[in-house]
Amino acid sequence: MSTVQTKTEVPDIGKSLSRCESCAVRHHSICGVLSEEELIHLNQIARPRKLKAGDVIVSDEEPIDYFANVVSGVVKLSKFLPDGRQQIVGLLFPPDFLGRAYKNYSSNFAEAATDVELCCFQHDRFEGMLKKFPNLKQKLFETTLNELDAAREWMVLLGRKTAEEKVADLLVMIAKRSALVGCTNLGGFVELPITRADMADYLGLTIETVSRQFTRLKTMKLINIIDKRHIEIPDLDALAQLAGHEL
Amino acid sequence: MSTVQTKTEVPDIGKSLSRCESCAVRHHSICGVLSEEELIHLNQIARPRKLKAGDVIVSDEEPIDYFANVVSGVVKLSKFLPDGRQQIVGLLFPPDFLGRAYKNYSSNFAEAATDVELCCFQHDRFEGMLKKFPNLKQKLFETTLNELDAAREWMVLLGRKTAEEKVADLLVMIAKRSALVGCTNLGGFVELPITRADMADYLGLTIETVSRQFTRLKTMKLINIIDKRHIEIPDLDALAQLAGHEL
DNA sequence: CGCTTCGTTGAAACACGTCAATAAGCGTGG
DNA sequence: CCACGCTTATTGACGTGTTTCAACGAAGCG
Repeated sequence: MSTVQTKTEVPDIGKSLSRCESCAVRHHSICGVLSEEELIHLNQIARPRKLKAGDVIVSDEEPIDYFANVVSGVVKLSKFLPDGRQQIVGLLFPPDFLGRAYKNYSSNFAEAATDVELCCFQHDRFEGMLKKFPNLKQKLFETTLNELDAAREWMVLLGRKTAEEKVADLLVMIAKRSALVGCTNLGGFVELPITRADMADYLGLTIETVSRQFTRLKTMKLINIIDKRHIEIPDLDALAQLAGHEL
Repeated sequence: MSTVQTKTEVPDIGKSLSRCESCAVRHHSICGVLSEEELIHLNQIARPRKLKAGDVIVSDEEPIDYFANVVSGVVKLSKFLPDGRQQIVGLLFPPDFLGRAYKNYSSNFAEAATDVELCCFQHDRFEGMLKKFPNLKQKLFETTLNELDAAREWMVLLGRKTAEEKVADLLVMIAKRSALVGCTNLGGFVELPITRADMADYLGLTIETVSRQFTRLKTMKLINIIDKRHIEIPDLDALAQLAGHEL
């Protein structure tokens, strides 16, 4: 990403894959289904973008400029009530996809939870790609179905789980997602990419309750708190069971 | 639906549209995007099915036999925690679509909330249709995206709304969906297709709390309770505003 | 006419929220 | 370097919205 920052409109075709070849999520993102040939086309409309924690990506109820792959960092999708109450409805880790096809405005507020690297595709051009490459569209469809499953799983958490179960579940989720990215090995140290406030907004709790559950899990020896942004999970299965997962 | 109950494998092509032509949801379900010609093919794999309230349609974590359009009645999709706690993650009204493509087992428990009429499509054959008819697939994709939006909207309700707002929101939702089906006109009498227990499981509350909020909304003159299954909403906008909708 | 299901209502318990104080970390500027 | 302000997180005391437990009534059904 860092080597190619130019904004020349038509990159040299011969070198046009260089950006993707070095991409951290080349084989795991939606790009994974594309042949080298197809990837050249997508690469031509791809633009890297770096964001700092807190930067707004797309605002609520506003026209969508672009779709994007999350290359590094974490993006939060949230919704608001008129009086300001907030609910995070999705956390995007690499190599997740950001965007809502077939709609010209966004239904969520998207914000960088950490420093973030995106690989952006201009809206209309990307939808053109969807028309041209059926397997890309198919992949996006299946991705959407998985997101729907995940959202419904989260509904169970929000509606029926206790604060303790909620926090445990979130930590398990973060541990597993981090392990996928490769930052961490399972069962070891886990970096918490989001603040307590974000956790609260994701779990439908307050900051204070989240904090209390942290110390509670600590006294139960289910986690060790290294510092504000790092914990250790000695037994992931035990934590998962507490979170209400089967087995 | 009631006229054709035969199970002959290959219906007379010349008459094969008779079932769809009289279908209540022909133009509003996913079938709406199909030409008459395409519809003939789909019709050949369609089988009507009637269910009584409480009947199980597909069990959790079990192979999926079929997809279906909801023709009449209401279907509930729910999930369970190991100890039996339940969360309803979706209510399907006509002309909603039931099923999860590209996965051979169901992630939800589907049950008839009322007496239900379905129009069923055998699993493999329907996925074959998706391959053959791109516009059907496109329609299903967009349907899925809308479901995802709706699920995330519901996450806000589950995580951040009060019991009062939750019940108000549910009633507004039911009123609007019922109006679409045509059973009711907006602002008038509304039939409640589900029990208090189902409402509780949909809202992440207990039966008692739901009941208390009903009487609360009644004293606030926002609803009139006709009987257990019927209410009147004198001012839908007022109720919607209480539920936390903008404007 | 019992039996069961469904809904309402009350009293008490409790999980979580609210309010408030404190501490740690961090960048900025004198 | 320390002082200062700001943000983030923890902890305690207290308040409250929702759950729990229990009793009761109404409707449907064999």
